[in-house]
Amino acid sequence: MRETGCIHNNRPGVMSTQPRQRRHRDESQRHLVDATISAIYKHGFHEATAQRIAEEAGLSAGNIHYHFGSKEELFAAAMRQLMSDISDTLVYELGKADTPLARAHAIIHANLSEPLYTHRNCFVWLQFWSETARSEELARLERINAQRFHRNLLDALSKLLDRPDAEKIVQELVAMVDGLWIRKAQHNEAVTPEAARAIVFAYLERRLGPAAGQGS
Amino acid sequence: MRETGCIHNNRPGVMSTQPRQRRHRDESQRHLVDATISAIYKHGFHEATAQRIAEEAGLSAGNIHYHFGSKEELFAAAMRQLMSDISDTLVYELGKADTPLARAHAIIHANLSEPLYTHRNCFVWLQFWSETARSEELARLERINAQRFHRNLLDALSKLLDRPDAEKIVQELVAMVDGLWIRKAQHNEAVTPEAARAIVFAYLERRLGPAAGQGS
Amino acid sequence: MRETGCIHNNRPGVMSTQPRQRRHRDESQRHLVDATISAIYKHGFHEATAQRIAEEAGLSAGNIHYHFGSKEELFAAAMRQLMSDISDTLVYELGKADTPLARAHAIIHANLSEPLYTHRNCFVWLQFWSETARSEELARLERINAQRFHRNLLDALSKLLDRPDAEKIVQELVAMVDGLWIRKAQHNEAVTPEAARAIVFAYLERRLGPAAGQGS
Amino acid sequence: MRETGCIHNNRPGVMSTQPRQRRHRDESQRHLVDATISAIYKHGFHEATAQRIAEEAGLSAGNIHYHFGSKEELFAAAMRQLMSDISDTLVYELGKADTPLARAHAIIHANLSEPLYTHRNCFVWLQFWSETARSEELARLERINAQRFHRNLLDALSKLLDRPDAEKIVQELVAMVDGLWIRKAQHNEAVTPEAARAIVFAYLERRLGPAAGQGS
DNA sequence: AATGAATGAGAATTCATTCAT
DNA sequence: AATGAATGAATTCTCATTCAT
Repeated sequence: MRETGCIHNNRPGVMSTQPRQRRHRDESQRHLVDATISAIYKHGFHEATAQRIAEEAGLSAGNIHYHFGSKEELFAAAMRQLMSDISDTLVYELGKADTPLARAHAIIHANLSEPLYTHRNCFVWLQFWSETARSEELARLERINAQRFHRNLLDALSKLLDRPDAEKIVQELVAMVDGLWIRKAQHNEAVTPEAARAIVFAYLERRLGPAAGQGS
Repeated sequence: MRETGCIHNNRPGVMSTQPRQRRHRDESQRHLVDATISAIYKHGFHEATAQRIAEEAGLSAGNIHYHFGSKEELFAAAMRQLMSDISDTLVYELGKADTPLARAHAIIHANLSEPLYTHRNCFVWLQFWSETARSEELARLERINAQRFHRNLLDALSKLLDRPDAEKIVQELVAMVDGLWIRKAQHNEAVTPEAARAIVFAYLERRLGPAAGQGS
Repeated sequence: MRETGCIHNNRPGVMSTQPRQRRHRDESQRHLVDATISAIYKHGFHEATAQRIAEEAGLSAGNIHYHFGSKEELFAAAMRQLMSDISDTLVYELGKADTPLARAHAIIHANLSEPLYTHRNCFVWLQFWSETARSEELARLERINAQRFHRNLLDALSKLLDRPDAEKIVQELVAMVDGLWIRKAQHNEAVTPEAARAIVFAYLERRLGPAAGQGS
Repeated sequence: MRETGCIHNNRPGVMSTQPRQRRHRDESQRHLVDATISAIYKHGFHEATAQRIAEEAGLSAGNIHYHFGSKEELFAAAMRQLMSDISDTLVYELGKADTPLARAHAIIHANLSEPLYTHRNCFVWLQFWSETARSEELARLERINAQRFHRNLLDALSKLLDRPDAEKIVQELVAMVDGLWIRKAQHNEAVTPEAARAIVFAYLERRLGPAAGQGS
């Protein structure tokens, strides 16, 4: 069926001497992915048409299919980009944390501070959330992301509490953070990153207080 | 332009003496609204086409415009329907509660029990959430619903705590409930109504514990 | 996926009192089928775009998908139409023939006289021939048509000759008729119906001569 | 406009002293022509896209325009290639024939034996047949080929019969051979080269028998 | 009140072609 | 000589909407 020119972006690890065209290709692909996120933010998922995305990227619509094979693939690439951003931020924040509690704090902090906890990011993520019903690939990515968040928190908290308690707290925290992302997506001005963090941290302290107190 | 057909459903208070056609009309409209929710649940918001909705309702596509003027209006009617369901359930649950704490419990219980806390309901609601960006009317309805939830909880809790504390707890609760709705929408089997309520009630007790304990 | 309005033309046998809309539908469908054949004749198979076909039919392009679900289905319907024309002509000609030889003559005559043996018909048929490679459905129809032609001729000739001889003659006749259709499709003026029939009849007489002579 | 690259393949008579690049060029062109035929055989005329042809040739799509100026020109080159194959085979077979009858046999034999009478060849040729409607150049080539076949046969047979008879027989033979090519293209397994030749030779003998007998 | 044939704007996608490298 | 990124026109198809019946 489809046999377009370039589809896979099999970029090698380091290639300083890569030819000019290769650089062009990677740049265009990155532009398209960024433009996709912008277009979703500006217009919502379904108004983010190929035309608009391409325009936003300063390219013509044909490139979407040249580089990604289909619009669907481009959306998946955009979601992966967001996940990669989340991951980078998380790794950075975790790098500064050296105790289990600090790690739990870091994870929550990363998810409720800029650059992740912005209207743009929460809004676009909500759009993807609602599209996981249609796209198995998007659903798969969402699951990966959710599991990573869950596992990271659990790793940290299970050093402070016994497993069932930790599990329970994690569920509460995840629910709160998800809820705060939705709220940000919907009513940006209603909740600042500081307020969001204050809510969750206050909760966490109260929640850990007695339990953690016993642990110390 | 032309303004044939019925568009506003100005149903009169008294229903018994309405003519035959009026009954037909109301019935078709209800069918269409129900069919809209079903179609969104089956196919997602954007795959819920006029054709499919009409088919689900056992009518033809033309009726949507005859009865609602536009697909957009029908979606708004469907969202109002969901809100009305929520309201009915809430009123019923609140009717059984006679203390502030019981009222807070009732509100949360209503939002995290059947018939509201079902996959269908949470899923459809998530779809609407993501569409508020496109439609000012849907956004308005969402705001009304959010405010009602917030106000109800605040009314109850402000009888138990001072205002700033109550405000804070309400925000935490709202975030948790929203997060649990999303989770239900996304991974139905991952959270039962009982588990969801357990999470929030445990949190609420712990949160109120010292404060409420002092109050009692 | 697809769930367009009307797709099957389940017209009942006789329905004199059919509603106006039903008549409209059938008429539009017939127009579209005719327009398809015209467009193929005018522009060739692949230049017969939905746009052009609809224009030829005096309708808008959306109707193709409303009535037939896809362009591919419309093409199949057009091929069935051609086959039905062939069948009608054949039945009519066979109705006048009462001996096996007359039946054989009738079959060939039908295939090499107007209205079947026209530039338009041969040309369009050649277009379909070359498309059977792409479309399993068109291939199926072509097979049905080829088999019908083969069987009819064989039925007639096997009354005059023993089976192997009849089989052989039929193959020769089929090859000649197909070849004459191609020639007509390609160089209309190079061969008149009369000339085509003369070629095949002369061949048939010479071929049957001795064998049939023995039979008489 | 611009007229870069090589478009005409004005290959000189002497080849031995051509520079390296010239050899590269000729090789690429031959690859492309072969790839075109392969692609048509694999996918049909209209699915034989520039992309696919280039891929089949182990080159990139740009080369088609560099070497041939347009896809249309490449198709014409491919058709010329097929005609050249036919011509080569015919010349070879005619070289072994020394009587008029032998020459007639040789012509038919060449057209109904490998390597010409293969599924691939007949199929691709049918594809070109159906495209002559669109392309004046392809039509011109087809005419040349048809006339050559006709003339060759007529030259041979007019030595055995008077002109009108010869003319008639040639038309019958051409029709049969064309018909047998179509049959091969459509239902490869339905007719072997031997069977095809048997049909036409049996016909020719019977046809020439009395006439040739009278003539001798 | 309801139907369903028809429309037309806009969606994704395909593909020959161009051209800088 | 060859590449492959980019283009833009054309194509099929979708769908809310209109409107005669």
